[in-house]
Amino acid sequence: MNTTYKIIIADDDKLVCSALNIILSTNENIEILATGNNGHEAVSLYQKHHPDLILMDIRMGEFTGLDAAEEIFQFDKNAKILFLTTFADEEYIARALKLGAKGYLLKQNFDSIVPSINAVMNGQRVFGDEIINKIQSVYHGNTPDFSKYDLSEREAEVITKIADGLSNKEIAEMLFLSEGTVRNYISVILEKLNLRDRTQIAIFYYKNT
Amino acid sequence: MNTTYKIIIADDDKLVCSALNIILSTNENIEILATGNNGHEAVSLYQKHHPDLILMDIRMGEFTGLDAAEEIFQFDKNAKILFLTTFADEEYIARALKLGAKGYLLKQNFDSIVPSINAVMNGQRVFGDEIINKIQSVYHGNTPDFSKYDLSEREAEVITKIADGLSNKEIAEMLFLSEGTVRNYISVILEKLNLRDRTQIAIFYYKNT
DNA sequence: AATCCAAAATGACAAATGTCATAATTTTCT
DNA sequence: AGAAAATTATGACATTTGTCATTTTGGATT
Repeated sequence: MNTTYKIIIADDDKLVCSALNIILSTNENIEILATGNNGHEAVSLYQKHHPDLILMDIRMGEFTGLDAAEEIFQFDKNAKILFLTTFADEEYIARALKLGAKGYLLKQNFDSIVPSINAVMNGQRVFGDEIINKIQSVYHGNTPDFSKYDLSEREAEVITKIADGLSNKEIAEMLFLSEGTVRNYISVILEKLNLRDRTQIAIFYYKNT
Repeated sequence: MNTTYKIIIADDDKLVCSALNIILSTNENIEILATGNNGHEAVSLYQKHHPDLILMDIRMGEFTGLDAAEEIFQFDKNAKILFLTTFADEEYIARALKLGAKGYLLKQNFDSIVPSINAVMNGQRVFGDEIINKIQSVYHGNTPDFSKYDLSEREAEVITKIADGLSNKEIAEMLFLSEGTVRNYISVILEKLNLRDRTQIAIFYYKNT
């Protein structure tokens, strides 16, 4: 229950480093093993100490936190890496997620750092609102909004079926239409969406969904 | 620093309810105001108590946790809602994210619940690995992992082109192959992936990317 | 009932797609 | 070197897909 988490801090701003040091040290279940000021230091400190978690700035000169993360994951694919950043940069998020980062926090809110560390140490991943909102915009639900394309109910249905990978014959059977009618619908859909063939319809569907 | 978080629990499994009750009650900075066993109760309890956070099962009969969340957000758009679930269901995640849920936890790991609550109360959003992995695949899906399908380099390229909506002729031009060769590749791909036509290949691509 | 309208159907056609057998060429492995 | 595997190519063929002009049908409207 009362485990102490051993962590490393890496940030090129020494002020931030010491601030973090102070804040986190007051917490009895966190022990700071070391602090580094650039990506290379982060990697070597990680190798030396094998901390439970590393709290790392994304922007640190040439060799960024992401580069460091990549190296760290190479010898410890279960590393727990939490990124700190001053603003939510879309490219960074994508890469951080792909690398397997455990979270992405904004430095602004120092209060959230300790709880986030605890959550991560308990197997969760932690992200701020801004990040989730960005993800959300890409990861739409399954109710695509095709309203702007002025599609009829039927046409929308046909699009769905195409996106399910069905042939015209199958679509016809499912919707109780003749195959010819389905073909006609598809012609209209292609016209309206300015596409060329059913495959592009499917692609359109998945890109807008 | 030592604020008490007032929370409500909603789960149709009473066993889970009492288990959560016990676990969370041992934690001094969490106070459980009430527990409900279905979506409707969740909504009315929320209205009555205005908790700091509500911990809610997704699956609860007819009126699901998601439906409840929707209603709660209607009168408190800053509600902090944490979903509990026994498995990661893709549809649910999408909708939960869209609604503005603060997190999505698997019941399996009880240990992670308290830290997650704390993180959420400090402005973060919390998700388990499984969820992030799913989001990840949709978010900027760059490097699809088709390794398990034993596809050649060329075949993978052709798949990419199909997923870009190109015709066989166009693919042939881009890859400096004859159209017939492209057709052959597609035949092989269809065989290997156990699919029927190019549209299904595109769909496959987007679902696995 | 007469009219109108949208949804559904037909048929004829061209083009694209996928299958298959076969083969030449190159690369890789032993 | 020789065998095996991967790469590319052809052509013949059946099927599917998409286009288009023209009905048919079934409900609303008046």
